[in-house]
Parts: sequence; structure tokens; C-alpha cells
Amino acid sequence: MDYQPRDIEKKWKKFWEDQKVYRVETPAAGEQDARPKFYVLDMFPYPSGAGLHVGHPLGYIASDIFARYKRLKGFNVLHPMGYDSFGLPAEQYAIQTGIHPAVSTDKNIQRFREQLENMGFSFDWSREIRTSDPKYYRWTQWIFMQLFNHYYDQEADKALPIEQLIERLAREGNAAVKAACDDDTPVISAADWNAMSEEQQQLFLLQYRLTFPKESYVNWCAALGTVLSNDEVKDGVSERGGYPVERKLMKQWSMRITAYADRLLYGLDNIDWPESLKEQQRNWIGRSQGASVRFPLENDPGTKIEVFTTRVDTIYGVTFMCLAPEHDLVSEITTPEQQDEIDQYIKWAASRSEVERMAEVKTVTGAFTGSYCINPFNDEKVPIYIADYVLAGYGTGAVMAVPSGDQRDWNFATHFGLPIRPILDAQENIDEAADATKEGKYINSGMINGLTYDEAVPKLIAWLEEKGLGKGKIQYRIRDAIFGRQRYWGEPVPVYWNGEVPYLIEESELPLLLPPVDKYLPTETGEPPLARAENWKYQDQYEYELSTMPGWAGSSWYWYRYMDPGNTDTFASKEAINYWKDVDLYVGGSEHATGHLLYSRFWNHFLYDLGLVPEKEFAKKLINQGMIQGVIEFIHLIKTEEDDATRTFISADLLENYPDTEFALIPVHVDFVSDYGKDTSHLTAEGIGQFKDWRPDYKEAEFIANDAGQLVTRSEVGKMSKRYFNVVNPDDVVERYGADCFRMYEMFLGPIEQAKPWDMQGIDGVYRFLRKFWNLFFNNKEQFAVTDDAPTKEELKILHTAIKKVNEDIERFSFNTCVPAFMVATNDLGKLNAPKRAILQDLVVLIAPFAPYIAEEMWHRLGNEGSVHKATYPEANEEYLKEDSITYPIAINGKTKITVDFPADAKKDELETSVLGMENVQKYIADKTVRKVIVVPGRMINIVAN
RNA sequence: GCCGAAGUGGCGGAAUUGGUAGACGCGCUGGAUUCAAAAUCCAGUUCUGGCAACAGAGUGCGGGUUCGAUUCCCGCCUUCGGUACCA
Repeated sequence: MDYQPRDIEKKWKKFWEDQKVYRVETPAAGEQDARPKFYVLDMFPYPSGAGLHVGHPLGYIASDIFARYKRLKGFNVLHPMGYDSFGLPAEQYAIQTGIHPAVSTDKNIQRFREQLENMGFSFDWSREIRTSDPKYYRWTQWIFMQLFNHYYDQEADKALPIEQLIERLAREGNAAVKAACDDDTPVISAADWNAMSEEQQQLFLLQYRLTFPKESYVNWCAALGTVLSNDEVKDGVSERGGYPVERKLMKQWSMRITAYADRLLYGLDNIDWPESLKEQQRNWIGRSQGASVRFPLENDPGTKIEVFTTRVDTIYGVTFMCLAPEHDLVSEITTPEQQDEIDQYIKWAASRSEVERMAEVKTVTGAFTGSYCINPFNDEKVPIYIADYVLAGYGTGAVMAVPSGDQRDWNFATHFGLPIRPILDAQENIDEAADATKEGKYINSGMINGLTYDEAVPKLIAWLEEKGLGKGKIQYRIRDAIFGRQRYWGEPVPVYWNGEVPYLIEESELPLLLPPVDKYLPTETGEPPLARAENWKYQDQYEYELSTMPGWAGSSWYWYRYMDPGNTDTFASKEAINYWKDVDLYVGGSEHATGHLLYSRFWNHFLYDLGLVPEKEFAKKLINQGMIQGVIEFIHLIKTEEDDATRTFISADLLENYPDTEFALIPVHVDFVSDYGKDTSHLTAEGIGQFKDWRPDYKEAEFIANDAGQLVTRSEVGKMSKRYFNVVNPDDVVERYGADCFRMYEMFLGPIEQAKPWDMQGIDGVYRFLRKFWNLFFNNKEQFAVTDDAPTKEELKILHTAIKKVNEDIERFSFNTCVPAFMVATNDLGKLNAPKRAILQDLVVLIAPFAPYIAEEMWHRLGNEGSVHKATYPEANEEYLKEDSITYPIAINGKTKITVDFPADAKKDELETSVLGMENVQKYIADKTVRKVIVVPGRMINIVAN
């Protein structure tokens, strides 16, 4: 019987559905499941209209293998799938077509589901969730309400109910309250608080709430009627459409993630995530310890410039001050003589894009304001400059410049002829470059002369604090996260406005449903699409919040919903959460490092503070899967000036015949290309015909082929994307080779975390292997021929070698190296040509996580009941792996010359003696003196001779 | 610029703790089978020299540690990913 993947895969898919093989149960209260729990989660996909391409399943296959493996190892495994189904593409589509995003999203999800089901995943589909479902988003809204109702108490080091703060304010004011709040929160007494109106009190509390409306600068694009993220803005215009973008101050909901900065930072030490990803989060949080120092202005000592520095010890080396061009004080302190220069500089700085600023790292620019401030430590006059290397958004937007210790300050000082003063006796060559050392003793440094770094810093800070001119301070780079979007297709914010004050709606009124609108565009007055909803008022009188939540809202807690997806009383029951606890293995792309993965940790810490979840960190272990790239195929079109000229394509191997010609690269649908992805890839006459049908605008074009009649294409590795017409649909691969083959091939491509181009070259090898594996069970008359004969030692060794290798490799997420283990076992057993149940049955279970269909087929052919996926994973028995003899490599001076077999139990000195006595060893050392013999029993022998 | 990851045959990659570099697969070459082809099977395949036995070189480059280095250390180059001129 031949291996027919299509038939068996169809059969067992239905069997698994009918038998509910992948259904997962949470033990009911009071009950116990003897099995330990294990939670394997894939990062939430957005169901795009383009469907899945072969790159997406890489992570899903890995996690599915792991989930199946853990199940066979006796764990109760939760392995769900669902959709992060709010998002911009569906809204964009709605704007174009008028089709409600819910409708198109629903269609996309169906397609996603079909594709996923085609690949043999063991998801428990009864737990499927989607963030755009009101039954789901009511809990996203509910969590938002909890954030609104809490503040972060730094003494308790956790979120506390806002009522506790209110009570304290009424009793003692806020002077002693240590809590995360806005920087400019005024100090008030209890009397002040009690004298406030209800409205004033509510506005005051917003400065403490963990989610709050805040005026912040956004990239506003009037033409698109929406706010854009930084990466949607290119060269000052929108990436999509090229419309102008302006910086606009807008009231936006924010999340006080900064309150959790420290915990998010230190929490990283307790989770097993890739080091590079943790490092990215650390950098994003950007904790730096230093001091803030206030420098009074020379002509107005009451006004002070505040700086933050991580090197307060260098304060005597300050020879100038640098402000960001956007700094508030710039206009005040600029002298009339310098006004023109400063104005010009500010104008010029504003015109520079981020990209330009990055590219010109080495160019020094700046302008003198004409004013001075006073260094409080030595009362020296310090000139004040502005420079665009100082960023308005970080710290105080002002830098105390120490050219002897900081290279950028050094460059600036050299350029403007400012003094460079050494401050440590260990600084070297500061006339050539800055030296940032902390070694040595201070010089030219007043009160800290002769001290070391560790002695100087506390002394300086104590002095600052005593004089009220500064203090020790910890600065974070991380900003509060903007939480509002001026869009339609997202969760409505459960808030209504009474004048200037936002109030939560009642919990009993959740979910606040997304209202219907006539169009998905902003209103003429620039209000978000929700302003179009008719009669949409809270209690028929109050205006609802019109912005919606961002994409990361729904994905910041979704792993809990899978634990108890149908619950209508709470986001997930206590029992379910306490049973499943956290994610044991999380698989997804590293591009979410500072978005989803940081916000999710933040929400999880918050839910932990409220006692709603048992673990501080939601995912113990995380692995990143690399991107699968595609090959983009281009053909060369001669560029012409005139529109009506004949358009000519040239075969890529003929380009040298056209030395002075310019070419445009036109992407070609990869389906038309022969030898796709190779150097020789080309369009045949037929391919050219397909291209013409596909692009009728080139119907009349001329195609200059090579002698073989081929139009050679140019192949580049790049993104797999609709716009390059190079998307490979997994359905097509599965149709041709079967899901088992597809799964094994994706794993076989290489390490899971590595990016690699998709290439079908090798898939035949995996297909051949599966057929060989199938044929292990049959004789050459194609009859099922498995016997109950006792296995030989050799057969057992083959089996247990594979078991050992596969077990070890899955445990270290090395799925690519498991595939060769199966191949080797299959090849070796194939040669013996004696199919035995005692060997093959274990092998079937061993391969089941990788190739679930063929394993199920053989499990049943071997006469077993139920599903192979509920069997028990085989354990390697070292007994069968023991060798009688070991092949030792014999090296002379570290170079392996020959190999010799010795009994496995040979002793060190026995080995040494017999090796030295061997004829073919002697010939290497006869004319030399043996200096040393290194024998590593079981490994190798090295003879050192000269 | 900074941070992170990685450089191994014609290609994807393997070598888990410093111990036979190139497993396994693709491709290629030769052979068997076949009227022929496909499929399948067998053998070979890092490079250089040699009919061969064999010799030499070899894991981005240059050094070092070691009996022994793809693996550890120092310096450099290249590619990819991230990013913030972060005081």
C-alpha cells in the first residue's frame, strides 16, 4: 500500500473531531487531575485578509509539537488558539467598501481557521476567543475600569484602590503620600482637599489614577483623520497616501506604566526569555541612576535650569549648558543679539527628520543663547547653548555638559571653542577625545578633590539636598503609554464625560457595545468615528468617550480568557486561574518585544496586585521564532522617457549587452517563474504569456529572451508579502505533500529562532522519508507485515537511540535536529527489513508530535484502540544504548590520523599501552619522542610526540 | 553611534560539557532497474595534489590559551535584527 497523505489526513482529522481528542478540561472545584498542568501558547494572530503564508505556522508547528509531546508525557496541556481581531486593516477596508469590520473580520477568521485546521494542530477549538467579541471585550473594559479605580502606592509597592487615597487626602493631604503621579501634581493639605468641589477633586485624582486622560503630542494626520504611530510617518508625511502630518496636542487616555517601571525591570530576572529580548525591554525601560541639579540663571537666580545627570561627580567639569531647541526657557533667556541666530537654529532643527538626525551623528550643530547660568558648586558662569543632540522628551530637556568626560560634549566644546577641563587624574589624552573613566582621584573639583568616585557621589548629593538645589534621582526612559485611538474598530472606553470630568459607567452596564455608524471616517470637525453614532449618549445626556482602545488592549490579558472562555461572571474563574496559573511556554516573534510583551507584563502585574491572578509574570518561558522570508522575483524593464514607447523586458543574463541602459525592476508573480528561487530562475514562453495575461498593461511589451528562450529573472531574498506576489500558501504545500510532511519540513529547515528564506528544494527529501517510514510496516508485496517477533539488540539500539535524541532535543526546543533522528532510525530499520511491533509501536508514538496523521494511521493498523495522541511517550533505556566496543580516534599532536576499536570497558592505561604498540601508530611516532599520551576514556586518544 | 544575534561544503544545516568538523537532507556525479522515462535502489561527493594508498589545507580575518578550539579569551571585518545622539 502506498503512502497517501490526503486520504489518511482526512480520515483522522474527522476522527479527532468526533472523539474530541484535543478537548481540555479544567478540573472542577474539589476535583483533582493527577496530571500536572502545562500551558502552551502562541502569540495572538491578527486575522488579516491575506490569510496565512508558510512563514506563520513555523511557531505554531513548534508549539504544537511541544504541546503534543507534553501531553504524551502525561501533562494536562492547554493549547488554545484565537484572534486579536480588532485592528486597522479591517477598518481601512470598511472605509473603502462600507462593509462593517465585524463582517470582513468574521470572513477572515473563517479562512484562518480553515488554514490552521489544515495543518494538524491540536488546538482545543472549543476555547477559541476573539477580542472583538463583546463577550470578550466586556472584560477588557472591566480591567480598564479597575485601572481607573486604582493608584500606585510606592510604599505598599502595589496598586491600591483609589478610595484609600481619597480617604488619606481628606485626612492628611498628599504631602506624605508616596505614589506614582503626574510630575506637576501640587502638594495639598487635607483642608485644601476638603475645600475642593466634586469636580475639582475628580480632576485632582486623575493625577494618580493608573489610567487617565492626558494632553500629549501626537502625529495628527488631518487627511486620514487619525493619529499615526512614529513608524507610519515617513519624512513628515503619512506613509500611506503621503498626506501631511502635524504634531498636535490632544487629550488622550494614557496608562501609567511608569509606575511599574522598576517591577517590570526586575521581573525580567525571574523569567526564562531570550536574553536579547530581555535586554530590549531593559533598554526600553531605561532606568538610570543619577542626580538632578538645578542651575540658577545668572540674571534671574529665582529661575533655575534643572538637569538630570548620571555623573554628578563630574559637576566641576561643566563648562557649558545645553538645552533642547524646544526647551521652555529658550525664548526667555535668549538675548536680543542672539535672537536671530537662535530663531534660525530652532527653525532648522525643526525641519530635520529623525532619519537625518540619526545619519549625521558626527556633525556638531548648536547656537548660543547669550545667557549664562551659575554652577552652584563653584559659582562659575556657565554659557547656555541650544543643540539638537539634546532631546526635549528625555529627562528635563537640558544637559550639563562635561567635555572632558563625554564625547558628544567634547565634540561640541571643540567645535565652539569652549574649555575642556580635566576632573580626574586618571583621564588621559583629553585633548584628543573625551575620557569617561571613573578611576582615579578628582582634581579641579572643589569639595571632592582627592576623593574617589564612590566617595564623591554621596558627598555631592548630600550637599545638593541640604541646599535644596537637587537630589539623588532615578530616571526612566519609559513614558506612560498612550491608550486612545481615534478609530472605530476597537474596544469602546467605558467612560462618559460630565463636563471636564470622566466617569466610569456602571459595571452592570458592561459591555459598552460598539455603536453602529454610517461611515468609518472621522467627522468633519475632526472627531473620531464614534461621534457619528446616533443617539449614543450615556443616560441619554452624557457624552461617551469617543476614542477606542488600542490594539494592545485586548491582547494584554487574553491568556487568562482561554482558561475559562465562556465565563459570564468574571474574566476567568478563580478555579481555572488557580489551576492553569500562567503560560509555561510562549511562542512568537521578537518584534513584539517592547509592545505586546511589555504591556502584557504591566497588566499582569496590576492584576496580580489586585489578587486576581497568582503569578507576577504571565509567561515563564518564551521562545522567538524567526521570520520565514520569501524570494522576490523581478524582471528587468528598460526605462523610457516617452509614455508611448515600446516597453521592453530584457533577460537578466543579457544585461551586459545594454551598458548605458537604466532598468526598472518589476516584480513578477512567483507562480509564473520556473526554477523559482534559484540563480537560473526564469520565465519560459508560457510564463511570459501568463505574465501578460496577469498584467494586461504589458500586453504589447517586447520580451528579449536568451538563446534558450528564457527570460531570466532577478531573485532577491525579502519579505513574503502580497505586494511582491511571492506568498506561498501552506494549503498548497499541504495539498501536495500532506500536513505531516509540511510540519516536518518546516522544522527541518533550521533552528526555530533563525530567520531563513522559504525554499521548497528540500521538501522532497522529507516526503521521501515519510514514504520510507510508511514502508517500514509493509513487505515488498505491499502487505502490512508487522510481526510480534522479539526485537534484536540491534533493533532496540536503533529505537532507543532515536528515543533518547528526540526526547533531549524537544526539551531544548531543537526541533530541527529531531527530524534527522527519525530519518536515521528509519533508514537503519529499513535495511533490516523485519518489521516488528515491539520496535515500530514506540517509534509511532515518538513521531506522533511531529507527524500526527501518519502516527495515528499506524497506531490503528498496529491494532490499537483510541488515539495515539493519548498514548505514553517512550523513554530511552540506557541498557540498549550500551556499546561493546568504542571507536577511538587516535590523534598525533592533535590531528586525527586513524581510528581503532577498543572494548568499551578498556582502562586508561590499557588503552595507552596498546595504542603505542600498534604498527600503524608507530609509523607516525617512530622517529619522534613521545612526550605525553592523553586518554579520555570513551572519547579519544591523543599522542604528543616530537 | 549604541544594544543584540550570527558568519561552517554548491545549498539548508549538524557537531548538547573543549575531544573524529561537515550528521541528516537537497543538489550534483556514476551505476543498477527500464524499450524509454518517472519512481526506486546502490555508490561517491569540503578543498588542493595524486590512478590510488596517502599527504596537505580547512569552521569570516589576525592573534592567544590548551595535548587538543566551530566551541574559551583579545582585536578586527561582514551580515541581519532592534534602537534612543538617553545626558
